[in-house]
Amino acid sequence: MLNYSTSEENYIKAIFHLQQDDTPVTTNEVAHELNTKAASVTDMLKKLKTKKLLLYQPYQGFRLSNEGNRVALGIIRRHRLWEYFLAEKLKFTWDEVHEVAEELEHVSNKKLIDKLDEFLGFPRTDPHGDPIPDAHGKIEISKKICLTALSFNTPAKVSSVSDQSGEILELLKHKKITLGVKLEVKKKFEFDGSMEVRIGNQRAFTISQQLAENIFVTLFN
Amino acid sequence: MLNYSTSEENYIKAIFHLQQDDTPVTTNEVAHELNTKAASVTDMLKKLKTKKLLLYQPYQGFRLSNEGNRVALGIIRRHRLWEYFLAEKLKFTWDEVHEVAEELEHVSNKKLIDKLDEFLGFPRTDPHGDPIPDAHGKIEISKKICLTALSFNTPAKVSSVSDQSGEILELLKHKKITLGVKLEVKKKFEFDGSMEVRIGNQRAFTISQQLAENIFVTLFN
DNA sequence: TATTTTTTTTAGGTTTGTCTAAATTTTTTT
DNA sequence: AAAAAAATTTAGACAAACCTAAAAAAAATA
Repeated sequence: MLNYSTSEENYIKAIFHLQQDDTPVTTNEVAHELNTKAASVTDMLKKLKTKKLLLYQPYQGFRLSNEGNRVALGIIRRHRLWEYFLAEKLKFTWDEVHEVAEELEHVSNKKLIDKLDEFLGFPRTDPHGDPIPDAHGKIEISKKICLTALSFNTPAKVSSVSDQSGEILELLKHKKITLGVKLEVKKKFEFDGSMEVRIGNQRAFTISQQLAENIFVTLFN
Repeated sequence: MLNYSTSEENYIKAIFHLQQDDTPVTTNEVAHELNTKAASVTDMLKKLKTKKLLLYQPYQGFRLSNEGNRVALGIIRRHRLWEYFLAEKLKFTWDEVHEVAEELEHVSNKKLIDKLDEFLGFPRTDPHGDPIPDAHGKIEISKKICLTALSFNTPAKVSSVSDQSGEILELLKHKKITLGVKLEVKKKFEFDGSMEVRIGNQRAFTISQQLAENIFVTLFN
């Protein structure tokens, strides 16, 4: 169980997230994600390759090795457990937890994380609805789709919300859209991309395209 | 409220601790404390001086400026709050908390620490009995003296224990010496430095010089 | 297919924090 | 007080992680 620098961990995590949609990861994508330059990314790619965390040939794209994925899941586990702790125990709001967890996630003492997990009651998802890997790196993969891609009249459960900006929280609160809520899309308007959605059996209401793009749902089986 | 690197923070903290006994701090002491070389210490001293955290003239010793002390107390606050959290909430043992807190202390988000403080119920001391500075950097200074320096038949309260090694815990547990316990010294033996101490009104028992050197007490007023 | 554009990599430089070895200053000993 | 010893600082290097500018490769376009 080797230790990796904060910088290495940030690259591993970014590559992990970018490769989720199965399209090959590019140098520029990583640079953009980490607010750094392409040349810096190339340097790190070489380093991660020599550490056998990355499968990489110059100019030919790259992806994490099995070991790289294992390391990434460890980082994500730490991140999401801290997010849960911050929201649940310290009463941080939904939108504040990510930034603080970005720092805490790099403290990589295994016993700390396993005891934290236990203290929190082995939570399954973080405050954004994303699943938390267990101590062995196992993670529940639920096929999340964006609300904009949900078919009409198909009930689905709100499973996560991207929290790029803090303001989204206020709006979701107002619309009473929370994690786990069952909803379906009734209508879409080409003109502005807005849509009418209905929560449970309540009256349908309108949400903007911008909002819909930030809400993710999972289908019921 | 500037931010300092992990390395800078470690130097500030080490200097703070070394200057407590009012003897001037030396380059070699810091090097030894941080397991580094004297030349590296000199480099950092210059840097801390330009940042106005340190009063320093080459070859003439040094000490933290007011601002340096303020920063040090912030680091110590974080360290001790995390120690309390680890012991109290995550059920780490006394001797395990220091090492983990060494890592957590460098996460310097003020809101995180103040909310953690609140969550923990504003504890006054860490698991070793050392006082925790409050959000304004105020710290209760209790004149701790080593058990070896305590006069005969003078009741005093066990206020802290240095935890260099983990094994001390087992022995303290066996002898039922815990923080806050009231004890007095009845006899000392020149031959091996051992002493007889009595807890409350129980029967006196013997402790070795090594153990006594690691136990600190405060006098009652 | 040849040319242009975009992406990626290389080359060389910077900063932070470390090191060793040598030089300097201070302290101790004779 | 001079010599020896110890402590401290300087000089010069190195690794990690970043950068800019230029070169090379791949992709897009004419």
